[in-house]
Amino acid sequence: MHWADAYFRNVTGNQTISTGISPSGPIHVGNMREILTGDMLYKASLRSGLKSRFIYLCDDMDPLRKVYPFLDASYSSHVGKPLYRIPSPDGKGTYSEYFLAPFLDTLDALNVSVEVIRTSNLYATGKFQKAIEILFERKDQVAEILERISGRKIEEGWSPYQPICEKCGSITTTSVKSFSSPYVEYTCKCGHSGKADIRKDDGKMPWRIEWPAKWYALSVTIEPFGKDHGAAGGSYDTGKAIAKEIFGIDPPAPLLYERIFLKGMGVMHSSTGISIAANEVLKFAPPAIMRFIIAKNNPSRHIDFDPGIGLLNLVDEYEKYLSAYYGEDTVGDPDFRSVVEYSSTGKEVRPPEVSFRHIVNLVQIYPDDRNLLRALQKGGYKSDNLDNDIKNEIQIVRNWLNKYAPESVKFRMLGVNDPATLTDSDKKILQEFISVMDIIGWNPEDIHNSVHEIIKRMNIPPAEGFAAFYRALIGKDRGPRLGYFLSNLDREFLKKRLLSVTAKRP
RNA sequence: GGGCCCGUAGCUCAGCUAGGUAGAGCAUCUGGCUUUUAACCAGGUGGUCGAGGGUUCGAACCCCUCCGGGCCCGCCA
Repeated sequence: MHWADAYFRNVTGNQTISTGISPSGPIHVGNMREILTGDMLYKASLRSGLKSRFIYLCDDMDPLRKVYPFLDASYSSHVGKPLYRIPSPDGKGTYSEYFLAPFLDTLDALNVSVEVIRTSNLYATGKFQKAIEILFERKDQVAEILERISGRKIEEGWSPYQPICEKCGSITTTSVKSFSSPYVEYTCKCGHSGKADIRKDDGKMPWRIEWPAKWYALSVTIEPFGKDHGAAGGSYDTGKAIAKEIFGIDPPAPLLYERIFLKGMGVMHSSTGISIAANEVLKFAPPAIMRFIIAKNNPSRHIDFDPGIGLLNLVDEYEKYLSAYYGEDTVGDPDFRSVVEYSSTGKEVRPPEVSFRHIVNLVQIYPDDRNLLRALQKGGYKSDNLDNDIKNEIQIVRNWLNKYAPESVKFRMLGVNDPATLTDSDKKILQEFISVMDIIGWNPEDIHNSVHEIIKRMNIPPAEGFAAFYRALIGKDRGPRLGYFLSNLDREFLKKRLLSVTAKRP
C-alpha cells in the first residue's frame, strides 16, 4: 500500500491538513517535500472518503534572521523585521510576496490545490486573539512547559507574544511591560515605547508557541513536518504539550519526513546556497517529476536530488511507471498505480508518445522546428504540428542540456564543411558506407546492420568502427546509438557531410 | 545529553502500519539479438534480512539490548 494511503488506514472524521513554509528566501526543492507530502496526504484522505481541508500557512510574519548570501548588504537594516514589511529585492512589493509568488506558480503547475493563508493575515484579522489571551493568562505555565520539555531556560521578562516596534519595525528588540486585553504595552531597544493590539498584526508569537496556536485557531488535525522539528525537546514536543495543557486540544497527528539532498552537496538550504529553487526545476524537468520523486519515496527516506544524469534516469523511470500504468510495461514497485496517480499534474495521464531521452537527442540534431517535428513524428509523435505540450517539453530539454546535462550526453552536429579528425581507416569505413547508403532501408536496423557488416568485413573492432561516424558527425568518439542516430538524419545532408570529410584534400 | 531515520542479493532499494514459503531493478552469468550516450528479449547465479535475546505454532515484520551509518534538537524558524 502506498504510504499516503497507509496513513489513513485507521483514521476517521474530518481532517485539516496543515503545512507551513517560511518565505525567507527562494523556496526550493527541499521545501517541496513539505507541501507535496501534505498534498498527497490530502488526496489520500479524500480517496479514503474523509472530508478534508488542506492549508498552507505562509510564515510571512517571521523576522528576517540575517543578511542571507543572496541579499545585498543594505538588508542589514531590515534584520529583525517581519518579512512582509521588508521591501522586495526587486524593489516592487514586499520581501515575502517576492519569494512566495514563484512558489505559488509552482503549486499551480503541480496541481496542488491548497488554501494559502498568510500568517500576517491571521494576526491582522484577529484569528489569534483568543489564543494570545490564553497564553498571557497562563504565561507561567507555558514557560514551565518550555523549560521542562526543551530544557531551555526562560529568562525574566519573557513573553508569549512579541510586539513589532512601531517606530523601528523590529520584532526582536521589544520587551513586553504589561498586558490588558487587547493591548500589550512594550518598550523597544530603540528607545520607543508603545502599545500593540493583539487583534491586529502588531506583533507575533514566537515559533514554538505560534505553532500550537495555529493548531488551536485552525483546528489542525494532521501536519507533516521535517524531522528537525521532531527531535525530543524539539518544537513538536513542546507544541504538543502546549496544545494539550494550555489549549486543551489534541495535537495534530504528525508525519515526519526526511530531507532532500542535492546530490553530492548535502541537505538543501537556501541559506547555504545548496539548493535549487522549486520553480527552477519546472524549467528543466517535466512537471510530474517533482511530484514523482516525492510520491515514489517513503517520507522516512532521504532523497538525493541529482539534476544531472540522475534526472534523465529519473524521467526514464517515470515514463516506465506511466507505461506500466497502461499495461505496456512492468515495474517492480507494487504501488506503481498510486505513485502515478499521486504524480499527476492534473492533465490526463497518458503514456508518453516520445521519450524524454529521445527528445534529448533530437533537439541536438535539429536546432530548427521543422526538421525536429519530422523527426518527432518518426519517433511516434502523432500531431502534425508542434503543439504547446511538446514545445514546452522541448524547451525543458534544451534548458536541461544547457545547464545541467553532463558532457557525456551532449553533442553538436558539425556542418557539411566543418573540419574533422579522422584516421585512414575511419575514412575507408565512411566511404564504404556512402556506397551503400542509397540502397539500404533508411531505418535504424538496416543502417546498423550495414555499418556492422562493413566494420566486420574490414576487421576493425566494433567500437572503433562506430567511432568513425561520431568523429565525422559530432567530433566525439561516442554518441547516440548509431542506427537510430543516422536514421534521424537527413540522408542528403549525411551524404554531403561524409563526402566532405572523406575527400582527398589538395 | 537527547531524539528520529536507515541497516534485506555485489549496488540501489521494496516488503515492516493486518506476523504466514525472502522480492524488484541494476550488476554478473548463459542463450538470442551481428556491442553504443546506462539498448532489447528469454533464463540462471546470488541473502545467518546488522548482531543478540524475548513473545509466538510461526518473526525481515512485534518487544528489549547492543553495533554501524546518516540527520536533527538542546539558538531562531
